[in-house]
Amino acid sequence: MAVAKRKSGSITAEKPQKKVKAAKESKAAAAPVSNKKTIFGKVLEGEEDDDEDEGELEAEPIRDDDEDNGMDIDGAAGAQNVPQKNKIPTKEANAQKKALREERRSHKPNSELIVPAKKLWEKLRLKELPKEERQQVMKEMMALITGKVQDIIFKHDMSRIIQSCLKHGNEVQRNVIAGELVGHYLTLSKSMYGRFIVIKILHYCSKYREAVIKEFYGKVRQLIKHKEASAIIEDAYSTYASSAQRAALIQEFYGPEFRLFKVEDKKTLGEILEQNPIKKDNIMKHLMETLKGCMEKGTVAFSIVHRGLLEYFEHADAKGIQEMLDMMKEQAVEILHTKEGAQVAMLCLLHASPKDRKAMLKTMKPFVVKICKEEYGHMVMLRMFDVVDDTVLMSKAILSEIIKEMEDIAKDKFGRRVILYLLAGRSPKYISPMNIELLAKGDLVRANTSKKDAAIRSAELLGYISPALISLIATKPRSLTTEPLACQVLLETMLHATGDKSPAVHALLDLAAADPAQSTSDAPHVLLSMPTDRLYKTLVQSDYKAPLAEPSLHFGKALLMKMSPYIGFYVQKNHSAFIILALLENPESAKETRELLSKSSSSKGSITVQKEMEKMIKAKPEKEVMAVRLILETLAK
DNA sequence: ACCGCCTTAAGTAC
DNA sequence: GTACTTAAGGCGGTGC
Repeated sequence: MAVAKRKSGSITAEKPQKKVKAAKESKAAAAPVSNKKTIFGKVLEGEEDDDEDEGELEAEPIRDDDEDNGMDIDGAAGAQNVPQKNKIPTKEANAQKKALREERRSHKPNSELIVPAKKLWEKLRLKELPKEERQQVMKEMMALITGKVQDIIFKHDMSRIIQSCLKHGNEVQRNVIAGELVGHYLTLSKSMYGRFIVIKILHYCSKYREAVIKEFYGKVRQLIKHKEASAIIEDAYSTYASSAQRAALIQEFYGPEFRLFKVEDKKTLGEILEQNPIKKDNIMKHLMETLKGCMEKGTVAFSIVHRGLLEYFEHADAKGIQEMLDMMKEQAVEILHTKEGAQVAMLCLLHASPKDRKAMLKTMKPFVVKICKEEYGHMVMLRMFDVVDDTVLMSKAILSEIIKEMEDIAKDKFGRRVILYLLAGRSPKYISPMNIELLAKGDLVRANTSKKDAAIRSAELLGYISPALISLIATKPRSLTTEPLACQVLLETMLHATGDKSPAVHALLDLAAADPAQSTSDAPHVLLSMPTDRLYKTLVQSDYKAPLAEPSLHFGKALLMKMSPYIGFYVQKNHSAFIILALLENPESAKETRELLSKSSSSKGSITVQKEMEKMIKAKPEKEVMAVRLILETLAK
């Protein structure tokens, strides 16, 4: 499992950004799977699960050719996992083999340590071991291994014993082990079995974290390309390093002179370049080479590489950017799971030629829906909408995918922003100021790399997506109105979508026409529940004031007709008063609304709706009847 | 433009 | 390490 998690070449690979500390959530969770944060429904955390010794076992490739690793005391697990050799096992052969094994073992150094340690380990790794007993086992184990830790860690079986000690030992015992390994962390990280120990020490021994990371200094470029060690560098960088340590690690991408002499207070490449403008060419060259190596070694999914890439793009000249672009355009889809990676992908789209953009779109097509729903990935979609001139291509490659899952995306925290962007552009209502700025920064470059007028481009995209949005509202209005977030998409569609919106209007009016007395908490009436009555009010207002719907929906008059049978109910319950107010202000419905309010409020009583309101305004606290007061003031005019 | 809630990061105590 | 506290930032809600 752990080995598989690093598979590259797929967007579904786990996101390498700072690991979410999800441990707390997991504790009480009933479902055993739930202790791993997932994205796209896939496990993100991989081997971080400390509760599973088995995870470690499977994490390591089983070597069936090495007798040292014969799991003879490992019981069933080992026997199952080690494929039998082709030889037909006979009693004699087995006995012979066993003797040979014992013979060899007794010649090994530390054999007198290994055998009892394995016995103890059998106990230690049990999940349910009484606390006192576990402490006792640890004590005996520590007596065995203290002073010898660095001699035995490179052995497959012993490394697992040490891992267990780190997991089950107390703070002092853990630090003893970590302390003995000081000076060996570099070699350990490159070792097939030792690297798991480094991960455990980073995790459990906060006192030694700095020491471990410092041993990587000077070797980052080498380690990031190493089959075993790259994952550790990434883990150290993204999960355990402080921001200063992260800067120190990334500085090694800049060139040899930064390997040992860290720039302490200058943290970003920008600051370093400002200090040493002369070195820029050299630094950029080294950065480029390092990144190139990472890409060739398939470590693009690592967040440390994303930062390097972003810094490169931010400071490279046009030629340098092109060079990088050629190298990674098809891998952009791999990196957009992290904040920095998404920014890199955005920059790639921005600087790419139409042909390159087409290639990038093609790689992203299978993952469009997933990308839309990602915290950072969705911004890449927005950038794509900004810069790709060929809107027919966009429709075929991207929008068609969105349309297929429109409902799902419209309800999604991040996905809805993608749709809202097509409808409402860079509205600060839906996009944070920071992200608006990020997009705006690229517009200067876009002037050179994109030909089409921005307004025309967005109109074309909107034209393509509008029918699907309208039909979604027409066919599933309930599904959207029950989700507050989806209401935003609903509103912006009604305001900005192009084409015939009447099917959607009718669907919304039908919902409003229901008897409000039948409203239940399960299926609340649209005019009685919070986000939706606001939506209807805004739609009534869209007939006569900003934000205007174009062309007009003539919503007010139609809504009034649906509401009028229940007007007494709405007023008595002090509901939907703001809608009534809007109807009264709306020139298309003002007259009819006035008439309605002067009629009797219910079949039995002779009192008019207006009188009812006057009574209410005296009886209730001012805050609750603000809208009613405004209605009365408007009527008095 | 403002406010309150929530999540996350960082720091501290046990 | 876990639990707890605090600080900061983002985001949704806010109906004259």
